[in-house]
Amino acid sequence: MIDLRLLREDPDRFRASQRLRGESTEVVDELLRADEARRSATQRSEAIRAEQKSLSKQVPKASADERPTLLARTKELAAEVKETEAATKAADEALRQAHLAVPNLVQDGVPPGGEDDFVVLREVGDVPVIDNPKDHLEIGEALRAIDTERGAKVSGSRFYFLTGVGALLQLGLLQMAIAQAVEHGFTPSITPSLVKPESMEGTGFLGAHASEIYRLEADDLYLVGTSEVPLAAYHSNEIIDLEGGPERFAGWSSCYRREAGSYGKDVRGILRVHQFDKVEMFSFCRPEEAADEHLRLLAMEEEMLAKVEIPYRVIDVAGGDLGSSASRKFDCEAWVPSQGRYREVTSTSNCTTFQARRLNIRYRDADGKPQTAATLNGTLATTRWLIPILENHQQPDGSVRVPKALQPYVGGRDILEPPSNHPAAAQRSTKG
RNA sequence: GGAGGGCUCGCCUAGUGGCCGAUGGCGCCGGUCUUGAAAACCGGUAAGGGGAAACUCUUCGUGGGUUCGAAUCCCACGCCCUCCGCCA
Repeated sequence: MIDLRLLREDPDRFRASQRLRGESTEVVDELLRADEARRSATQRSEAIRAEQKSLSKQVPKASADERPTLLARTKELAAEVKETEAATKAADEALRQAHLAVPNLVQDGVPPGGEDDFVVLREVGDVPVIDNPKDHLEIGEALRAIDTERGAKVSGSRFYFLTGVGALLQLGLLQMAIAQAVEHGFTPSITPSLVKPESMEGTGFLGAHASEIYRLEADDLYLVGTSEVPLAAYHSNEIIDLEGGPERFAGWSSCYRREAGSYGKDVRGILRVHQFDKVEMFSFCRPEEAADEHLRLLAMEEEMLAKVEIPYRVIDVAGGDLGSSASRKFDCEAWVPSQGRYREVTSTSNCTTFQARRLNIRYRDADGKPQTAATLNGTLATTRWLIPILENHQQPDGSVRVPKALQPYVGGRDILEPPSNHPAAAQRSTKG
């Protein structure tokens, strides 16, 4: 939700922001009208309510002959109060709807345009020269690390098993992400994967992307698509202490996405799946600290990418491709040799006060006054990272080199190789 | 799944129809005292909306209802806790 005061002061800024997103300015004008309508409805009902209250107070003090006229008048007022309060309530609801329809104010400097109009901020690392690169699924199957066939058998398409070194690699990667987060003062967190409707709604995921979300009807709970949801809702309806600077979390969770409407897109392997694991950063800070915090989250992501030794580029996402909560978004895209292009592996958004206003997350400013906090999020590592790791570090013999920083997290291995014997055979032999 | 208890201001708590936007404690802020701090004492301290301001309205889990008037009475719902059952 945007700041209504700011809207009243400077509506043109919001219209300009809408144009930069390539969206209609009508929602802004609609909100202005709804705001005006609600204020006049409020004033009317307040005046009548004030009169009712003051007359009501006189009732017990009134003499026996004054009382009947007084009661007649207060009765009349009671009916009027009912009427005007209903009008106010309707105006409130209309305002709320109009308010929800306006996306966050885009930050200055965001490139205009749509999905393809991002600006590349930098390219880091050298793209490896690999003859006939195998793709991650071919490598993963040879290593007995990724099994999409059985994933489909057991759960359906876009599900997979990670087994053996595949499982170790993911656990090691996420473990390394947590270790880095802790080193930088983030609070490691394991978050609920199921949340109540208000948590999902408060974080803004029930709007345009509602169809992306799994819902458990019997319990009226939602499966989260990212731990951003429980982390953001963690402080909902609280006044938090930001005296000592931003409050930072690194949440580890499984993430669930229906991927409705993406059929036929990126079906192969584990690029686009219904369930994956992720370590997500989340910060609460003062609005004036948000832009710096955003760069800090980006730096965290780049530090991780450097550790896994993957070439990548950083893009400044264009206005038309920002989510409704984001004022600015930076993505890191990793080089994927089999596709000969960069693919998104991280995304960090500065939501300024937009998300916190909806979730009612505040802090006290220097004067002790409650103010709406800012929230930011960013990816530290996900299952998808296995793709560029496997592909960029593939060796001609089918093995995969493990980047040095990651080695301690995968049992000291410097190379991933297929198991020497079949797991089932190994099991038989150990059972004797 | 069954039974019971609870939900009031940052936290804890008092309050069973008008004197209640609401008691007290803790915490926090300011002051007195002190070289400084602590203690003690005094004062202040919920949030949100509207208004240029005076001021005013809303909020005692949520939504309805009764009443001139509801934290307080009635109905429904939500959430939390405890116990029993079941169980990874």
